[in-house]
Amino acid sequence: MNGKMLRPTSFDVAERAGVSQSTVSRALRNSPGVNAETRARVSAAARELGYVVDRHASSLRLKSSETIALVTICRPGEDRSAINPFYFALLGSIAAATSARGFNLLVSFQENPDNFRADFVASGLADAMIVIGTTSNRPAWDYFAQAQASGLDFVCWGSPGSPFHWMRSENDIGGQLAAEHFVRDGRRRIAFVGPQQSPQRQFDERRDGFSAALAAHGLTAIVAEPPAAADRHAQGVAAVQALLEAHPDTDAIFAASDMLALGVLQGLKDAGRRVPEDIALIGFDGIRAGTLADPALTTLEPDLDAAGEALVAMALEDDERTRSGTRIPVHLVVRGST
Amino acid sequence: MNGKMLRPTSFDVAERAGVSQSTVSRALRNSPGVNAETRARVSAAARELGYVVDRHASSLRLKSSETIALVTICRPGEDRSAINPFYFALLGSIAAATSARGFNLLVSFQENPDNFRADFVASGLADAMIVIGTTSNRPAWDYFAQAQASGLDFVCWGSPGSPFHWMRSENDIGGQLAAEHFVRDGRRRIAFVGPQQSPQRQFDERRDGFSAALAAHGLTAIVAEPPAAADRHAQGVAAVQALLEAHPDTDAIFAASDMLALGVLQGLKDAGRRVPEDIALIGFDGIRAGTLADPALTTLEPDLDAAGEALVAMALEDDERTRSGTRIPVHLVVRGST
DNA sequence: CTGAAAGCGCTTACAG
DNA sequence: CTGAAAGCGCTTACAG
Repeated sequence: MNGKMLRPTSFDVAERAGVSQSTVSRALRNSPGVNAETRARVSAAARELGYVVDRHASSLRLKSSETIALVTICRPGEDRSAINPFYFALLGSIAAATSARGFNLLVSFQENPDNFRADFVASGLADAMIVIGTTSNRPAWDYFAQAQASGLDFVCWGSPGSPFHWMRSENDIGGQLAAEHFVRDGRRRIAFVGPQQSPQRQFDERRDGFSAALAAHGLTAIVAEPPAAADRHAQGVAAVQALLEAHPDTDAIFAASDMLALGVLQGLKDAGRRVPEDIALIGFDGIRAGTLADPALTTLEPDLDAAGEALVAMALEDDERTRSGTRIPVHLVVRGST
Repeated sequence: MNGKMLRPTSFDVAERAGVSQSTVSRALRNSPGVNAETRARVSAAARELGYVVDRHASSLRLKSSETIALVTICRPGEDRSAINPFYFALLGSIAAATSARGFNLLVSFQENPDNFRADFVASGLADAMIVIGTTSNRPAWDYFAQAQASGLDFVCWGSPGSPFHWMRSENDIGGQLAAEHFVRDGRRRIAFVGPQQSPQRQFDERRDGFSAALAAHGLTAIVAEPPAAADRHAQGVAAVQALLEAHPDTDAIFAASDMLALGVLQGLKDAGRRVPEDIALIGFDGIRAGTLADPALTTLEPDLDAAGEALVAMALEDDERTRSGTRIPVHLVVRGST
């Protein structure tokens, strides 16, 4: 256990297999033009010695690390367990897509200027970078905007700013699905709760798709901007109070995200409104906590597997032209809140 | 943008600064014995060229990658967004501890034999490995047990098996705190809901601390084993039915984890029992979803920051003797469910 | 099909 | 305080 044996190198394997080191390398990489019998002998020797290729030496030679760097922007001072679970789920799906390609995933949570870092590709640690997380951390996104301006490239989820390569949900369709669901259900006093000034264009798209679909039915969405608060949940709670004061007869609410919707749900309970009897509620994101709520939250769920795969593919893709505009499909999951 | 410039090397910096390449390396690593003026000139040249040290070359030379590998074991076939949020929170705190040391974090979610992998340290990709996640995936833990037997070392959270270096919460104290809280509240028909045959020794410790504290008050815990189900939440729902059938006058439940407790909460609502009026409920883990439940869940919350830091420290520590037995403090967070 | 050799970009004894 | 040189462990032209 102690006195740990030195890690064997390809030379050790070569000696054991009775071939040259170059042949070991070729055999283990499945290069063409290696005698089958030789290859087998090399594999056996490698196995016996517990040999594993040194990834640093390999990456240095190949100039490729087969790893993706994933940066998650957090709210400053935010507790790790308070990170919007949607981003954890997205992280999970990115990890799946990464590992399906045999790539590694390097993750980094960033919140303060002291730990801002965008040099994963520049240092060779990763072949490409993906950035996700809250749009509310302006300094972080400014930092990444500047990194991009100086040549560091990456793709991101949502729309934290203008110059980035992005990927988003089909937000307009999601909004439309929510609107049509409400209308079919006979709701008439329908509100949208979501940030209006956020750099997160996705919220606007959801609202616009929602409003347009309502308009097609001769209805106008009440747009309620949540007040500033510690996080989306708290914003949702606060938004309801203001909304019900101004529009006490509201009978349906579409919230721009699930965390917001869960706050809205809490606020509605606090106000003594029954969901869905008095007010129906739809969120957006499909986070797990929505299924645990009471009533469980009806929501628009993006296809996260597709999102992870598309983000990784996009990040690895060199062709500039294919690096913008991708949309991830969403579908309505009807649960108890409508 | 296209025609991407070759990455500059330390030789480029050397030329620009008018010094040798070795001096560049020394200056940038803050090695002692470099003239301050020279160091400044090198730094300036590096900045101007956008030079970043190649981590593969550096790691190859240094034989250290300054990165930690974190493996999260998942339930086979489990959706990424269904991973117990406790492990995501733990991942976040490990990331924080890692980055505080200037280390990188490589993450890997593993569930099936096709993607089992434990060679992160052997390949030089990481200096140490941490393994967390569900204990219910037996083949995965068998795989890691075997990896350890053949010399790959790592530390893990909980107690997925015998031969591992582990770190756990102060489970017995947690159980005791739960018991005392119930007793102080006047509860008398008190149950523990948790797996009895799980390799996760933490559940047993929670139960035993709980039972012992109740016994000190002349009370005996009703122990209810949840039936098999898709996940902990579903197990919790199912456990309540059986429990209330056998013990309809139960007035308090301590669940071995928050996900279980949230399922129990759902089951209690389904059964028409009010929480906390009829039955008080305490969970364990302090996951975010507990704060979103209605009523919010009283729980035992481990100090996750401490857990992340301790896991990283333990993983990096070479001394065998300091690699077992560490305990993470927990405290009772009282919310609406009690 | 296989081997000898160069070189990826660093770090650090070894000289001066 | 600084430079020339060796070497970390690979991959792959280049010869044979």
